[in-house]
Amino acid sequence: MSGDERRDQILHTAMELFSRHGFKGTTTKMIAEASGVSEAMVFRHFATKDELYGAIIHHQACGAGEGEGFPWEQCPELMEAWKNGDDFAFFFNMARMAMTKHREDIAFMRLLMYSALEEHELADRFFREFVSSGYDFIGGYIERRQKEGAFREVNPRIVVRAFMGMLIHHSLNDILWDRKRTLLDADNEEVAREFANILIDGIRN
Amino acid sequence: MSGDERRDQILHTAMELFSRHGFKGTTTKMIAEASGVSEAMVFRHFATKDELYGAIIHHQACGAGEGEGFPWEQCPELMEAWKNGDDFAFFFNMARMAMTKHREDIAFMRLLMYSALEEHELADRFFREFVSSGYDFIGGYIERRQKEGAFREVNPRIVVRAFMGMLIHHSLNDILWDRKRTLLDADNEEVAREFANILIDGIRN
DNA sequence: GTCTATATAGCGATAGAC
DNA sequence: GTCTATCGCTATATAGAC
Repeated sequence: MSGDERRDQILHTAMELFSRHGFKGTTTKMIAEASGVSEAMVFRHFATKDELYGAIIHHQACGAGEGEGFPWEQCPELMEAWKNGDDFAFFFNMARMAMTKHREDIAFMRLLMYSALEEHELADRFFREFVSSGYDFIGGYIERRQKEGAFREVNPRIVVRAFMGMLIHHSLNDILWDRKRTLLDADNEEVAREFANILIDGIRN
Repeated sequence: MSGDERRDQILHTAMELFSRHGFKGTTTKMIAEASGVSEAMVFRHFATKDELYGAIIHHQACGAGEGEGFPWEQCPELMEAWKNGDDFAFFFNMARMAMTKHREDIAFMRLLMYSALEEHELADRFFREFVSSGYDFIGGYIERRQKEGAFREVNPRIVVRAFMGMLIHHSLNDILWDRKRTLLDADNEEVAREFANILIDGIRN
């Protein structure tokens, strides 16, 4: 296997392990074994364990896989709804997209949670850059609709926090707290629909 | 210092450290130093590091400090609102109480997040017992008000998830992701009020 | 590019004196 | 109840052969 391939493989394997056991909880021996190489090989590609961790977060946060732009910009229904001021379509598709994305990226979400707790600088950066853009996008839509008289007067940022809260909390329940779905066992489609309904009726004029 | 006092002191010190660095990230040496005793003393009071961790979660989850019952049962305004079917007072006080509680227990919340990621059994238990009761309490109220015709037909559990999401996500932002409050810098009183408003209008008949 | 073998440090936990 | 000293182990990281 070539150097770059091996590097990628180790990176991917390590991400899976870091997301399961955290930084301290993952040993270089585990990474080596799961990658099917010796520890020496791991340290050949990444000088230190810290460098490996940083490379993973950088790789995920700074745009591998995704292509370009934010996920919501790549969802045609969503952008269409945004243009037309179709409130239900906007919030519903936003919710559905978030849930789908979260479910696909469980490992990365776990890793981000760990990073946040460990106060890793790059995790901070991810939240600032990515989440902040989400706030701007949704917040901007709400502000516009307020000016158009569709929504009542209320701090748009609080509304965004409420909506993001529903989405992220719901995903965290799936991933962390309620994996068996004892608290709530409902179709994501239905949940997304109701979240959208609650938010829209909650701020409608 | 007496045995029990020392035990309590170590317990408290360890909780602070576990909440900062996670289980693996906290060494018995750190705990001993921060407690002002030798490592041997730590192991005199707690046979293993695991036992210490378990004791902390048990201590917090199973009702030390709090007195008896769930926090919401000890908030008179809240129980009053529950009785009278005063929707705003109910959800507003619930939100305010949760935010206050979370802000007082940052260390414990961090520890719970770590436990959830590390899939510690006692963390699981906390979420099941405590959070589950919260779902029942809020969900029961919503169901009752639906029967009374105040709220529209919608799965109460989804509504609870939406509301809990707002509250917990907001607190997690304060604790983990947005400590500088760059995304949203608003008074908790105002946030609680708006969360309550959004939810009530969102499910009103 | 890959390995075995090893250096070095720090971990959880114990023994035994006071 | 508290300490110092230490054990056995495992962690990260390196050296050097192939």
